[in-house]
Amino acid sequence: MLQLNFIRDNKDLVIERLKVKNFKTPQESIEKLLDLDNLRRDIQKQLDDNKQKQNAIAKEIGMLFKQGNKEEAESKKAQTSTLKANEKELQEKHSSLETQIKNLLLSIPNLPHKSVPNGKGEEDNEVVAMIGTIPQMSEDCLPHWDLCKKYDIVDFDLGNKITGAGFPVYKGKGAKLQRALINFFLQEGENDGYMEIQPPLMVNEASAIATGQLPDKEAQMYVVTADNFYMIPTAEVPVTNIFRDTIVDKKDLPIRRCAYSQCFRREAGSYGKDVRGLNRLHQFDKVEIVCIDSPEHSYEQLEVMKKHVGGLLDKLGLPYRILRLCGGDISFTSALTFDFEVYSAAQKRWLEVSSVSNFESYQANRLKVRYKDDNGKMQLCHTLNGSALALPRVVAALLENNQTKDGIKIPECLQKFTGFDIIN
RNA sequence: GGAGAGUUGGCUGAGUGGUCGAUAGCGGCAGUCUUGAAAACUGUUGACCUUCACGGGUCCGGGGGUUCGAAUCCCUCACUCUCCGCCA
Repeated sequence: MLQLNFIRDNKDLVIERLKVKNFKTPQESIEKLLDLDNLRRDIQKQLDDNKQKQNAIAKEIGMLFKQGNKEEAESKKAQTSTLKANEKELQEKHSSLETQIKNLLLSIPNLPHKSVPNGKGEEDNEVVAMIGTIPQMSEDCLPHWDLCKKYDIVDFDLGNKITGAGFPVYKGKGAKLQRALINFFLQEGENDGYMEIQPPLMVNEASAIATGQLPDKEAQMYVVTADNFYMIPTAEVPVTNIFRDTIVDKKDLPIRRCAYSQCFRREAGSYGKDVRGLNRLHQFDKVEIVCIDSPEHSYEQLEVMKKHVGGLLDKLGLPYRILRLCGGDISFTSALTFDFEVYSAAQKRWLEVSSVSNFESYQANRLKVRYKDDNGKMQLCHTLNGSALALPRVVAALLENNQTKDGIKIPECLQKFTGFDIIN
């Protein structure tokens, strides 16, 4: 969430930026927030004064008891009764205000970076780069779901039987291809300085709140009700939460982590051809990269991460484009996001395989990840993350783009992990 | 799942109702000494809210309660450890 101090000092700027994000009620929300905060501080002052008086009396009573002056001590006790009654009332007001302020703050999204274009939805995203050449396919080329069936490498019907839609079963070379991609991505991550993490696949409520999945996206997560755990929608959640409530040493920055995990998403409200085949799943595999750094370096790190993601796609030989997301399409918690989309030649469409974001201090404020700056002052870190990469759509594009009459060619960078160079 | 014991500042570890935000040691930082370093000695060393500042307030796993006063007593939840049971 945003920092209250910052909002207080930059009211007009905040309202202006929220408009770019298409936030419905910037003016009202911010003004209400500041009003509540003023009230809260006023009450806090009263509460502190009250407490101070009580503390003073308690101390006196303690002294009197020590001196053996019991009578006077007893008589002093009466003095606190009105103070206590008063305190209770103030306390209630104060905590009610605090909850209101917190809820309001949680409902306000991150401010978009100044480079974020205006826009309503994905049609307004800005294409900043287009890399590779779009393959010319023959008329009889197959979409990946047909290829999966033809070579018996991903079985959607079997997944339906065992669990339900969106839980495919990978078989034989299909399973091996998955394993190869995971290993390739993790190896590339390590090569670029990301320490590998194997995180829990379920997290508690505190973790889900800290990275912003709660309360915003509760309906998108699978909930394990018996123990009040949440299946992770991305490794970002457990990996970023490693640093929750920590003060990191400035000389350890930047912190880089990568993790392979399976990801679980309910995708409530998704229908139609978007969900065909591997395009949208309830369970999928992904390697995630996470970076934590100081505010002055976070945008350099964003570039470093973009380069890493682009490098993966280069090596896989997939044509891709990079989008700068517009205010209307950027996620709730992000300040600046670049999406990577690969071209899937048989479907003739772009598929998102990575999203690289700088959250600035928005997540860090909830997480309380801080460092001491050169003046010894506590500062919030900036957090960043990106997919590197999400598997299913990469597989979809690889299958479609690399199909030949002899079979599906495996990119060279994967062959040492697959042990084969063609699926036939 | 059953029984018991714990959870204190960066770490170790005292404190079991009254100047306790908390003894002490380690670690960290600064200084003295030294050509420099180490050692030794001296000092310093938590976070958060509020205030221009002085100051005030909160925090001893989380939440609630008892009391004039709680790290200390009670309730509750979470976690850790030991033993038993079950089990990959």
